[in-house]
Amino acid sequence: MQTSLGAEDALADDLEPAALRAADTVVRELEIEIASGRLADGEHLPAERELMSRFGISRTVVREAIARLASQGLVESRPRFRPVVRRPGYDTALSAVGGVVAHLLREPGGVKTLYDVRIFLEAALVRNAALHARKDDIAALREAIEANRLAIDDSERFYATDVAFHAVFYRIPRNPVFPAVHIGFTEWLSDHWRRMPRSPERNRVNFSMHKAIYDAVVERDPDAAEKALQSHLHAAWEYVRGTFETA
Amino acid sequence: MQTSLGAEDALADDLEPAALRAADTVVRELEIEIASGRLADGEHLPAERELMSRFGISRTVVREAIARLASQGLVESRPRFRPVVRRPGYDTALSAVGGVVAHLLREPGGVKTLYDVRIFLEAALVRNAALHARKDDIAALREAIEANRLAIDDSERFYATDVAFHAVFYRIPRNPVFPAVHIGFTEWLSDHWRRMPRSPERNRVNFSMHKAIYDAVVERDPDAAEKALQSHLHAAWEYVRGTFETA
DNA sequence: ACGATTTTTTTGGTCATACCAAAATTGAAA
DNA sequence: TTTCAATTTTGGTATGACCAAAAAAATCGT
Repeated sequence: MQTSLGAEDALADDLEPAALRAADTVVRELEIEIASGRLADGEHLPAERELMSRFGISRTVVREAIARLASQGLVESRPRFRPVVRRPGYDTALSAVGGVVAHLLREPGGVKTLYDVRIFLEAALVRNAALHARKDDIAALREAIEANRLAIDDSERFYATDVAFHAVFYRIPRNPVFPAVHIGFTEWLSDHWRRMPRSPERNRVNFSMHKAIYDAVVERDPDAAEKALQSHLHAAWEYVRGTFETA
Repeated sequence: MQTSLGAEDALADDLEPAALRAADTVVRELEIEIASGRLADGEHLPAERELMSRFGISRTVVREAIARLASQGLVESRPRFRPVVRRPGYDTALSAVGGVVAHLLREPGGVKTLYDVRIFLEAALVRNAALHARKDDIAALREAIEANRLAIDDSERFYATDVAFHAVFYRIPRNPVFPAVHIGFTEWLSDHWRRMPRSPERNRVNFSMHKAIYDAVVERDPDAAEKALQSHLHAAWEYVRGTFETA
């Protein structure tokens, strides 16, 4: 039932069928300038008062436009500073969902849901590694696991090398999406990880599991690698669950 | 009142890295009300003028807060309408990245990068299906592929049933993240898909590949299923690439 | 001259007020 | 009860102003 509008068109410009805010124009324009590189990465956005004169709009609209660009990760806007232009990467895409994910994790079963996705993905990644890892990939794995071994007595450092070891698998497909996803996983789940009590004994267990995964990859055995990865992550989950789980 | 802060403000903030906008308070408050359900899903947000009196802030700040909630998917804000509260799901999380992804896809190799991720994930999904699909999962697959077969002569309907067939695999792990990801893939890549010329002959080829995947799953052969899926998606890629690719 | 310090200008953050047009609501008419 | 026009809300935008912090310019001490 479309309203029988009609008359009353003395006003000028409303040719678009869709409703649009004035800020849309500015956003699109600036998007283009950023994508084309006329506004280079790292450079900062023109002053609000300049933009309002350039586009012939009020500061209200300028600020809304900037806010939208910020929400899309195209500019980085710290409170009192000039917004900085940021050409988006797959990592910024992930950080854009950070807020929503934080909410989802608070819901019952949210953490487990996300963790299951991690297990699923990482299982596929280690399988992929066992099948397609190149010599330099294997070398990176060896370095990572060696660093992990050397950090067994330093739980803080062990955590870092642990993350780094897993990160190698995300890099092997050489697709920028995977490392970004890994960053997301570690950020979103870091709260749960950090609350887990750590100890050299525990580290030793985890290291041996890493070693098992590594060995399987070296031997080009995808099934063994996948199995090792799954039992590793499942065991870790049971450990944290038994440690401090409440709900 | 903005006013210069009195001396009694000593208890205030900024021992932390600090820098907070006035909108932050409102955002956090409303986030809580939405998460707790006091602002139910589907309901619409209080009027801006009411929020400004409730929080004692200007409309400027209220609008910015709402804009932020909208960018996080917690409210849905169409141009001239009252913002509608939306309890976030894994699908809203994905739609939040839509904007950034759109930019990334425009960059050279962007589509291929995302498509490779899809192949990788979906290969793992069909493998998972072959290993763990339950009877009802198999039934769902059979229905989906049958619908696909019946639509061979109707390219429009074939596309829909094609998507639906693939969607089944994303549901089998029974983890809400995967269906959301699938929606993301189909949305982001739909442009490329729609430009691909379709024909009953082409549909027949695709159907046979679907059938091959289905058969492998039924026979509980993960390797065959994965192989079939990969060759299916790779073939599809080559087809679109050979059809209209330029850069 | 030059780096450090103080002063000035710029700029983002917020507030207040006002107006318009479209949406939502109300109420009268059929 | 339904329909549709009149009225009230409400979101979108514009102005103009002020503050405090950042950035830039000017000044100073050695």
